Amino acid sequence: MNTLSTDLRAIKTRAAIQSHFIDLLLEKNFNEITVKDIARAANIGRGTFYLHYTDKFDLLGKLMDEGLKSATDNFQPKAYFKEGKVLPERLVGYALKMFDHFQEHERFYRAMLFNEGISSFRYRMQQSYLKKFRHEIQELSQANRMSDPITMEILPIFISSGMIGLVGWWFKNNMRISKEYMARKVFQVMTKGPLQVLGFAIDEEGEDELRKK
Amino acid sequence: MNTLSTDLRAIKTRAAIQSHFIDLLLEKNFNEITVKDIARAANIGRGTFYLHYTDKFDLLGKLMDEGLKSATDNFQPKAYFKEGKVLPERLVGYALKMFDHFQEHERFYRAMLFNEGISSFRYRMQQSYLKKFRHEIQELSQANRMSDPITMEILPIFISSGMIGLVGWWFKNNMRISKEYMARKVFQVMTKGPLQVLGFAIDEEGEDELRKK
DNA sequence: AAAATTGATGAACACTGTGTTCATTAGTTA
DNA sequence: TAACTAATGAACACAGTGTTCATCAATTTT
Repeated sequence: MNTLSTDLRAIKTRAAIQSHFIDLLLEKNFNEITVKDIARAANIGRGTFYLHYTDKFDLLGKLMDEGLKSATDNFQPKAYFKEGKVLPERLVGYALKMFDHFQEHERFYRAMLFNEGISSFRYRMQQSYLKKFRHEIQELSQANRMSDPITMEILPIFISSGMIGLVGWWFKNNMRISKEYMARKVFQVMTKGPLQVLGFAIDEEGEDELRKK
Repeated sequence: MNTLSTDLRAIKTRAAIQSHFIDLLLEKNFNEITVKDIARAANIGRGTFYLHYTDKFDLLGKLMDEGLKSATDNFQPKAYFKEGKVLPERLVGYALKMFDHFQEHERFYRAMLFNEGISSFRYRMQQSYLKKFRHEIQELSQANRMSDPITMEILPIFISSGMIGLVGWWFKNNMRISKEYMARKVFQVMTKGPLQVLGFAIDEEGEDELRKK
């Protein structure tokens, strides 16, 4: 396993390995994929694989890292708030950009999100987004009256987890729903909460009683 | 692999395998756990393992199924709404019951949620909760004016994903936050949305403009 | 363009874990 | 007590792993 060789041959080999590995992930369980399979698919000798990666877990891990890095780099935090107020159009635009990204890297996300044998991608993806959102929210709320620290911890978790669930569903439905619709729903959930979006009203008396405790 | 033998010896063996397997999961990566390891930990012969499970994936899968079934069976849908209105105290109670369950089965959830090598537990857990929530919400909204079908699909996804993210965080923090606090936050997010809970206001002009499009 | 460097090849190797078989032992049920 | 059946442990063939090495071939460098 070499440390990033820039030799043309090495670059081509790594590209072939990665691309065919994703193909394999799309068609069968990661557990059932052998280094032999990968080498055969990429048209290289099995030994050559070990010149670049220590094992298939190493390959998978590096793919994940690259993919997640490219994702978070891509979403530059536009100012979607102003004087403590969320700007709906900006927030929708931000969500839209995320869906653009997912669509562009469809093969990667399908492989990573749906392969039965893949460990921890959803978790790593969530951690990656969580970090991003937490950072943004902290910056945004600096100028304003803030919520308690635990709330500041918890809410970004809800947002990042929810987004990943949503994207998974969107792919499962072959992206039939427009990105615009999805982005707008994300906005609604963020600002009103799932139950109100679903059309439920909240009993005010009950809420008052809760507050007393 | 037998079909549920009720022989005392068989029951004891299965219990030993399952319990020690969870121990192993708590201390090392699933990928690195061999059948030999499991057999040694459970004090049985390696061949005996194969009398009960076809391989370690089979064991893992069965553990997951049992655990997830016991979870959803546990949350009996109390009527946390009335005439289209959500009853806060009831909803908080429902969330509280979920946290009770997670605490009770801490070892199981820690093993399943945090083992690096475990594939798809989070996904299966989400699917399991999704099914449950979708069903409940559909029943609840039968009598009332409903949202469009896509919204009915999407929102439960947000809820189930968010809950799982939250529980993971709660465990990571060694359950330092009280279940009561967690349940109340869940209620707030459900009814107000993450951004309002965080203290952000929504710009109304921008919202109006969005609606026009 | 020639020389030096480095990647790729394929065969060979020891090793680890897998899943199965089978005769024997020992615990459980009727 | 007798009949049953789970557990044992050793043996087996097999598949995949990760490494080595001499040789060939592509690429940089001079």
